[in-house]
Amino acid sequence: MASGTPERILDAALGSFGTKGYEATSLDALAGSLGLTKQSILYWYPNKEALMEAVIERSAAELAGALQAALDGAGGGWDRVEAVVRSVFRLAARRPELLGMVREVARLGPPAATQMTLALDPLVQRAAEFLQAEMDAGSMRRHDPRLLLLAIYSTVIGMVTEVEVLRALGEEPTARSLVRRRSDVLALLHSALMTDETPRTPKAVPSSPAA
Amino acid sequence: MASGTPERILDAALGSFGTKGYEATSLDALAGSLGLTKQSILYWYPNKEALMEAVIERSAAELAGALQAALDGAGGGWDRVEAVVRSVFRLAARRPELLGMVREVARLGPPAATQMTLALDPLVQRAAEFLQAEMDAGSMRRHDPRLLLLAIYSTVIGMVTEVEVLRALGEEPTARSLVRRRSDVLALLHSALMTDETPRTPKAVPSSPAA
DNA sequence: GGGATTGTCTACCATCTGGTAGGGAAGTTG
DNA sequence: CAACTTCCCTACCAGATGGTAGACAATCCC
Repeated sequence: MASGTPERILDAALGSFGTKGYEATSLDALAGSLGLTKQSILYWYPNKEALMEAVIERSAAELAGALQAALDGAGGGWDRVEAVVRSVFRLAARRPELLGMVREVARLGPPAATQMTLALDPLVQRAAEFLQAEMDAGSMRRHDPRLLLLAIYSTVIGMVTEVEVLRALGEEPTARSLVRRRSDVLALLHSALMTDETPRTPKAVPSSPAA
Repeated sequence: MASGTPERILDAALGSFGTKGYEATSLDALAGSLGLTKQSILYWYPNKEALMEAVIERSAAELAGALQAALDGAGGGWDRVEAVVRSVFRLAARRPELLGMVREVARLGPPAATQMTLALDPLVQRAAEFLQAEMDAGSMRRHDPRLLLLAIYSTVIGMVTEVEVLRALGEEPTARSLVRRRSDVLALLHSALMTDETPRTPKAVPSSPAA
């Protein structure tokens, strides 16, 4: 994918913004990594901020796409939560810059955060409604859906992007580790969210990590 | 507290690093906010990096102190977890820059992250041992203690510092909201961590938010 | 009182930043 | 062929950044 120059620029910018951060990314360095000069970037995107907007737009779209795809193939209840979590971990393995970008945008605040918020709002709304419905049905413990969503977001994103904290805990961020973290977070979320009389859960409930 | 010039500089730097970020903080702006010139900062701290190190050292010490104080007055089992969570939320209310600083350092990676890791390592080790002991005693569900610690860290820090995500979810980051988030996270953690035959928990278990 | 130390300042500087102006090679179109 | 568009480049620029050199006032010490 991404053969044209503007797409290549977008790719590189996403990578650098999502890993090093927005301020720490200079147009010169970005252009250098592409074998271009800064002026070529500015030909396609009038200024750095506009480039950032384009990166956010594409990131939000890709993110929404991945989550949507996960939801399309998922059932109801816990299965739906699990599908979303798994898709995020899949992104962490294959497109880590994308999740780094989410963190970076959240850190920068408006206007970047506002833009991404708007792009992801439909998904957020549907998620809140889903949680509310599950609680009403008695299969999930009662919480404020929005706060619950924040907690799930924090936990999952943290488990996936907090590389330095992971290191501080004496665990190296390898692919194997990612799998273990996925098992762990699924088990944790299941205990945290679901009531005992959970009705439908065909798949085996992950209870404790393998190793 | 903090009457001398170097302490005032440290305070201001902590505030700015913790809220705006390291790269986004210029020595000129920092000095201006103190009624000084940049050269006076460089008189006390030979360069920006050294200032950062000093800020990290003080932050880590204060953080460790707050957590230690919370642990000293706490009992065992769930009470201990609750005491730590409450102390973090207290910090979020009174010294938000401190938690912002933790996030910033984790974001920047080495060498900043390494420094803070070293300073907080004793607490981390004790926390992991505590979790392990609780699991062995059967009062907490079995998990990898380190991954569990990462999950708790992510959830709590996220609930407390993810202001933009909170806004995206339609909740304004007020003091009232902070209290609700605390209730919520305590309830969530309790369901996630504790087994049913939890032995000792004198205080009422927080089950669902008030409002 | 006189010298040394402390702490702040003015004056600079090299480098990097995002951004502008405009040239020129290649292809496209009449 | 000639005009035009597309796309990347060289050459700059103004402002900000971290950092250095050194003057100057106050204070301390003898």
